[in-house]
Amino acid sequence: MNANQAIPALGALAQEHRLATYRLLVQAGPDGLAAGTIATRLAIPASSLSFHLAQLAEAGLVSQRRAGRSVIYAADFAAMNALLGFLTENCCAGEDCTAAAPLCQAGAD
Amino acid sequence: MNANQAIPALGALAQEHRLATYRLLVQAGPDGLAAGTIATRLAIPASSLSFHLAQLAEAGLVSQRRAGRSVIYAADFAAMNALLGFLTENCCAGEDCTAAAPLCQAGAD
DNA sequence: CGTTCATTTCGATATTTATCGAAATGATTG
DNA sequence: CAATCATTTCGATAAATATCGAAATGAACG
Repeated sequence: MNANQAIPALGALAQEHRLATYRLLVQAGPDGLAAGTIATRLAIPASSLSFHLAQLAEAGLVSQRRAGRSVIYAADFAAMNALLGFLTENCCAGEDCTAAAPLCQAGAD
Repeated sequence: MNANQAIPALGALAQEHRLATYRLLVQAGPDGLAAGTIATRLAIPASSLSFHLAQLAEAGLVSQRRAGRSVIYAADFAAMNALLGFLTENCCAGEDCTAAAPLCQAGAD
């Protein structure tokens, strides 16, 4: 993970509908959800959702696969973990700051 | 942490100079860095940096304090951890998905 | 193999965001 | 208390992003 990958990923998540979509997919797990299901649950037009799903996919945060007539989207957990690791990289210059930031050391090394 | 807090935080990080600034501060640790030092290191105009620092602060990702003539900015590690936790909340509906996503379970519960 | 249906693309518009020099601010220091 | 200096605000401009209906796409099903 580098800044050129992290910026689109963060930007993809920094929007109401995309964040809601992503969290829905995180909670859905590897099975994912059909685009239409997401549109219905979030009550947003299909064309708007398609725009947002494309950005999440472009950022590498979600994968897509076809199932029957539907396109199923699923969160890419490896990408999420890479992003979280990137944000905490070299935390406190490698010093111990576990007390102040429990997850801080997770991304170090 | 909720979406209304997470969106500005993610948006704050989704920009080249702000992400670079934030990572600099994560690595600097609790001591933080003066605004001028950051501007010099990143080679961006003071007014531009001020604009970006204001957004990071508004999003709650950094704190500011005065030291002599300088204003010192420091990463807020608690805010970072809250954000990371929010992104992994209710991962896989609580099922075990540790193998696919090491950090996934960290934010559950 | 024509129909159906979920999804995506298009297009036009409105909104938000980034940039940076110049000027203002305001706390500090001698 | 005047001068200095780091930082922020202002203002004007450019660029990127969000919205959503209508039309197009194209895979699937009978």
